[in-house]
Amino acid sequence: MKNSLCGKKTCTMCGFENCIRSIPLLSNLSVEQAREISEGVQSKSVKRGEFLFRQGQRADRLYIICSGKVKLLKPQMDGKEQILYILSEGDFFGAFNLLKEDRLQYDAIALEDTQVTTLEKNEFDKIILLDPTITLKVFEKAYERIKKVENLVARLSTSSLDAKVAGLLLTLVEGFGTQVPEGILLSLSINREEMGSYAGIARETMSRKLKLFEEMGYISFIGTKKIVIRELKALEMLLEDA
Amino acid sequence: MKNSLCGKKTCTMCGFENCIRSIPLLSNLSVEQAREISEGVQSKSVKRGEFLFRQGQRADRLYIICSGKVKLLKPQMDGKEQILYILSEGDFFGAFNLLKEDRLQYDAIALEDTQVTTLEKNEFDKIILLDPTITLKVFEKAYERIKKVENLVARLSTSSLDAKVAGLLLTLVEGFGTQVPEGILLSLSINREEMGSYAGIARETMSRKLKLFEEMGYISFIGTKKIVIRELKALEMLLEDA
DNA sequence: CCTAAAACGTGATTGAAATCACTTTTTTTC
DNA sequence: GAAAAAAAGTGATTTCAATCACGTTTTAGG
Repeated sequence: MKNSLCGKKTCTMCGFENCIRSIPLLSNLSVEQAREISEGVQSKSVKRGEFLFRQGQRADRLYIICSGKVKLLKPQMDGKEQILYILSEGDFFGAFNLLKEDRLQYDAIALEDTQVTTLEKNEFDKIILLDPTITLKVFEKAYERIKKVENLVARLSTSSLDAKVAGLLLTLVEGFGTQVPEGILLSLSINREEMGSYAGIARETMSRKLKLFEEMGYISFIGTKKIVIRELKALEMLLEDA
Repeated sequence: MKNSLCGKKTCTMCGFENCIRSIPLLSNLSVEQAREISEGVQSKSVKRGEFLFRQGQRADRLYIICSGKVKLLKPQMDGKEQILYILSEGDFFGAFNLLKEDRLQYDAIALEDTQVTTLEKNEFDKIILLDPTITLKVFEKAYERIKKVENLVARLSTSSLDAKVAGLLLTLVEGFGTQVPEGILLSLSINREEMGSYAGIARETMSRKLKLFEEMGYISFIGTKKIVIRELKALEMLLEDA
């Protein structure tokens, strides 16, 4: 029941400066500056499973997640998908493509009912000039992305199935995890198929390996969508040694 | 027999401003500014196979390649390596870690005899303030990196062997390729093992698939280290459809 | 130029995860 | 709350690339 970053009460179209300034990326804008760009700002709701955009579309807006989660993925030739990133509240995407005037490189699909604020390219260009801290924030996000995707490469390229699944679980902590007395609770909004797709393995293999991890006492299940990581150290070990 | 970017004749230690200003990244510096940072500048030669740095080391310098090639890789648990990037003349690395005061995330090994100019962190911090175009160049490099590594993910995650090898060849064009009448000539300074490691497959599999591509007429060999891509379109097709 | 070492090619074999096929469970929706 | 649809679990089977093993070629170095 947490509040949306874009201030639900007054904001259906996100046209008020007190609204967009509550978004971390835009928090340094003055009231004037915020008003200046307010015309290019839109708020959009998407239901679980819906596309925000598709690969190949023109990159003409910046997307900022106010609530919910979004996966960015590349469709594969064989009809499967490779998830590249899972993004949460406060994350933004589309910016890098905007700056390079490129086409969008992936599909964006909501994992939950999601609220996004979008900003038109020309307004984005404006505020980047107005507020130098935004460039910095975009740069930091770029660095974060590089680390995430390099991490993904490590996961995909290891030959050890244990390491793939352990690595996935650890990756999911950031994004789905909360500390609980028993360890770390993952409240997932992705299914086994998607977990497999993020780790580069088949759904069935994911199921089986998770079950083994449970038998080892590393994790435990609450239903299927909640996983408690009980032995974080054990999982981290699986990443280091064969 | 091309000239080094850092101006061989006058430069053994790269301490002269006419030298470092010939490096694209630093080309916008004034003579004064260049002189200011000259103390933090060093030139270094590494032979093929030698390490420039190792994963886990403190990130305290920026590396700019003047001539030669460098691979950045992550050692895997099973003793193998996963190549993340192959960088050439004009590319720089270590900068992102510098800015985030991080540890270096990979090993850097010279693929050929390589000349690098390095810049100490504190001098780098100085010039980033002096010359705003440098920030921009670093940002562009970051974007380039993201694209490269996302591309790598696509290669690793496809189930099609054809697509992996075709994708690798296309990736190698940028970096090793030159246009010739018959198509694109790749003059490789990596061996089959490394090609495999970059594509996420075994050496033997790489050999066999390249041979098949030759039989198909897509490529032809001149010795083992030179490959002519004759049917670029055919390779591109392999990436798109199963 | 010769020798040793590294890189490469290639057939045979193996193995681990993908796939298939089906049941059970969970979730959605009407 | 029942029916339908989606997701998940699980055993059996297949498949395709990894591995093994070894001969050959190329490269490096004294």
